Amino acid sequence: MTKKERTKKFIIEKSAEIINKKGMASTAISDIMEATKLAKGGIYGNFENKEEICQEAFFYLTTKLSTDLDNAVSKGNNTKTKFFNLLKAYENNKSTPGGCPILNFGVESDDTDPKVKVLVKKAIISSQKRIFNIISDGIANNEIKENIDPHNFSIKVFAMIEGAIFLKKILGNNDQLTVVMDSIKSEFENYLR
Amino acid sequence: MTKKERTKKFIIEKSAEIINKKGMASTAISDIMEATKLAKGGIYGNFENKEEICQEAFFYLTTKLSTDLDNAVSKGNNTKTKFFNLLKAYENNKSTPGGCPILNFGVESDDTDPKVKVLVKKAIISSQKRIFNIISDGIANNEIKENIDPHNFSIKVFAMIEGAIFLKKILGNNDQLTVVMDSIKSEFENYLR
DNA sequence: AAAATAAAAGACCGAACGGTCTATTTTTGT
DNA sequence: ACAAAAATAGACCGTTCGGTCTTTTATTTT
Repeated sequence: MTKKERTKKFIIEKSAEIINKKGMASTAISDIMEATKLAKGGIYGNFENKEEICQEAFFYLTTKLSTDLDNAVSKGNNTKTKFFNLLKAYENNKSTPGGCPILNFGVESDDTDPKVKVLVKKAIISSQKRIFNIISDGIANNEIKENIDPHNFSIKVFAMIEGAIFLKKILGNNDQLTVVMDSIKSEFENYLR
Repeated sequence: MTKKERTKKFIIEKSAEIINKKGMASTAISDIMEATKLAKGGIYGNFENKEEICQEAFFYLTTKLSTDLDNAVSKGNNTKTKFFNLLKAYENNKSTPGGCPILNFGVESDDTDPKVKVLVKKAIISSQKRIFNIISDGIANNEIKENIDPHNFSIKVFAMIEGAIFLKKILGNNDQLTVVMDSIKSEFENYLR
């Protein structure tokens, strides 16, 4: 890894958390300078503009989150533990301080930043596919009853998770998040064979 | 209503939609000047600062939305139609262009604006209470089975609705929103007596 | 209609913004 | 160790930001 690559990565790591918390518009280059202890030249020598930093920050956050979630899933040795591990990973969320980047960047980009919006869209589809795959594998393995619709289930569960993360964010505690997660678990168990 | 009151209301009506779409930080006073065709003096003669405009815009949006939802509920003459009317009203959402203000202001205010965050928190509680009341009235009326937990149900349904509104926002169509809403309806019907 | 009052216009302000560019420092290859 | 190259510092630029203040215009009261 060249010096440039290392510095770029360092800047993104520092920026990503700030942007995920404050938002793209409210994060100033001066914030990033402060966090990285770099001057303007150091930033703009590595990135074309703020837009590029925001996009790479989002990519970094979602990649990190995806890796975490995939790891959690892969630690399960059957459908139930895979699915429950996934929920647990969402609940803990240690990979992306400031909350779910899909939600944060999604809400902000919606009417202001078409490029980021496309990235968010892809991240949503990919997140839903992760749930979908667990369920359809479970059906194939005869661990899950066939009366479940994996497509609809993955949409529904993803909506619940995002909603619950939002509630945790604003209400400042895990109470309602736990209620939602328990409810997902409970419904899932109805489909266990 | 005095001139001042009328102008204030006019400014808020125009601002609210812009802020709900673009966000508080990204909405400039110049945007509001353009939308209202007023000069700076006209804006700052009616509001102390931009912060006040944002707060009143949020209040205006949530009040409008609440009124719409309450009206929809009150048009139902039993628990099922009340609840389904509420879902339908969320689905249509003609009162707040730019999406759900709770979600939009909530995500933005979380790490940047404690005052607005408090307003969002109250709006969430109030929205959940609306669902809670329909269900507990339904139990009292013997329309709903007692094995439902109205508290947990209202949390879960609210999370699903917010998640679904977010999906509609980003994906640009109603497909997944419909999936989620249908799923809520289907679960509700299990509790019907 | 005139006088008093209220409201809006718009020039103006300092601060902060994103971004550029040259001088300087640091790193790299020999 | 030294020369070449790469990377960073930070002064600087034009623009836009939120907000103020005096002048002008509307409105209301008498």
